[in-house]
Amino acid sequence: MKQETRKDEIINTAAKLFKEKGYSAVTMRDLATAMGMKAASLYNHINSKQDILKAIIISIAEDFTNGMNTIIKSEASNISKLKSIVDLHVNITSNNTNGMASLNNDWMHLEDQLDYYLQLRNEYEASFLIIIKEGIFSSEIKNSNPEIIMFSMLTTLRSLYLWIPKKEDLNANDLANSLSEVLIEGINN
Amino acid sequence: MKQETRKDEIINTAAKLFKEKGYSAVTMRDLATAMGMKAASLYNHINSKQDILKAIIISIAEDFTNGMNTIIKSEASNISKLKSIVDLHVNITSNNTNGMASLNNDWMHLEDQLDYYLQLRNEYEASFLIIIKEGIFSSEIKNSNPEIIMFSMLTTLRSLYLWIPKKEDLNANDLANSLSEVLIEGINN
DNA sequence: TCACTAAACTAACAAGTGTTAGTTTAATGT
DNA sequence: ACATTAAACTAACACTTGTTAGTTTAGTGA
Repeated sequence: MKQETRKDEIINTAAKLFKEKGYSAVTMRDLATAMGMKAASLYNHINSKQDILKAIIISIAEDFTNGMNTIIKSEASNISKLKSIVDLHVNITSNNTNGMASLNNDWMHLEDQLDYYLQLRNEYEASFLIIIKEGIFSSEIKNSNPEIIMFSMLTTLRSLYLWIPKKEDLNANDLANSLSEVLIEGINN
Repeated sequence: MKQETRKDEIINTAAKLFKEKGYSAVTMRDLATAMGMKAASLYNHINSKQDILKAIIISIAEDFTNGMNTIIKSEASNISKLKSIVDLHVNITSNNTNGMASLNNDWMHLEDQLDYYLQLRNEYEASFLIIIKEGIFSSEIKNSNPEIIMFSMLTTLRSLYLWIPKKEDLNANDLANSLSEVLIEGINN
């Protein structure tokens, strides 16, 4: 863990405010007040409001891409790859719930980096879908509509940022296990 | 179906824009341009930007409350109540995907009606949880963490607005059935 | 024909927006 | 003691925001 710089503090504070009200509704003066300084002072540390959003979203998106690449290259079964995806989401989200909110809700306000973000997201979903389809082909997974399966899993995983902060008693591993169970085995007795 | 008034057109157009960029990022001038008029002219039909948001969100929230009240009063099994909840979400979302986006993403920008909205939401989630807990008690549902089950189902259902517009080939009934299957039976073979 | 009305318009407002320029302050290393 | 630097400040900018006031236009019913 490197020492948190003033810039990091600003980005983390911004992520928290963006989570509460969204990127567009948070002003540089709001952010400055939360940091205990004046708006103009922020610019000693960051280049623009847009740069803050970029810093928050792109690094997380790249974490997902790297994680998915490792999973898809592994030799595990497709079901266990899905469990690894659940772990990946739980871990990344646990480490940065506020940033995950921006990634989910404010990606469309990216400017220069919007195309890059969308490319990462499309590739991620394509990999996810491949794993599901191969799992169906090998009879590990029920022969349902693969896109419905992905949609159902992915939306749950993408919403973890809303839920993890409410459950501080539950550690990341326990949550990932329970969630895998529900998502994969269903709830019917 | 009543004739769509000019006010309705404005609200529907606003919902579409809010879905794309969020409430805060859409200006009255954006909305006016999309309507083919000047911003000031909007005020012949609506009272304020905030009133548009209120009109979009509150009516949908009340639809959910009414639907849930009907379900919870019924004599059906708990599993079939859950299926009815899936139907409820699929139906409401199919009829108003744009509005659902605002309900999901912009509820925090409600002003006067924020407390009322939160009350409706809390009651809805409480009812949902009761059904799951009774289902566990009667052994219809696996003895997993009821909140994880609700979280998983509800986040999937809340995200339907993103997904339904991409799948116009799939009708509401088929989607509801497939989704119930995946959510309730799981995906493991 | 005339009054009424729905629905658009132009012009303007006060407040708030992100950002820049230039300055001050306090701590650090030589 | 002095130069340097990080990090705050004040003041201001050009522009955008939601909204209001008053006016014009075109269609409707008496």
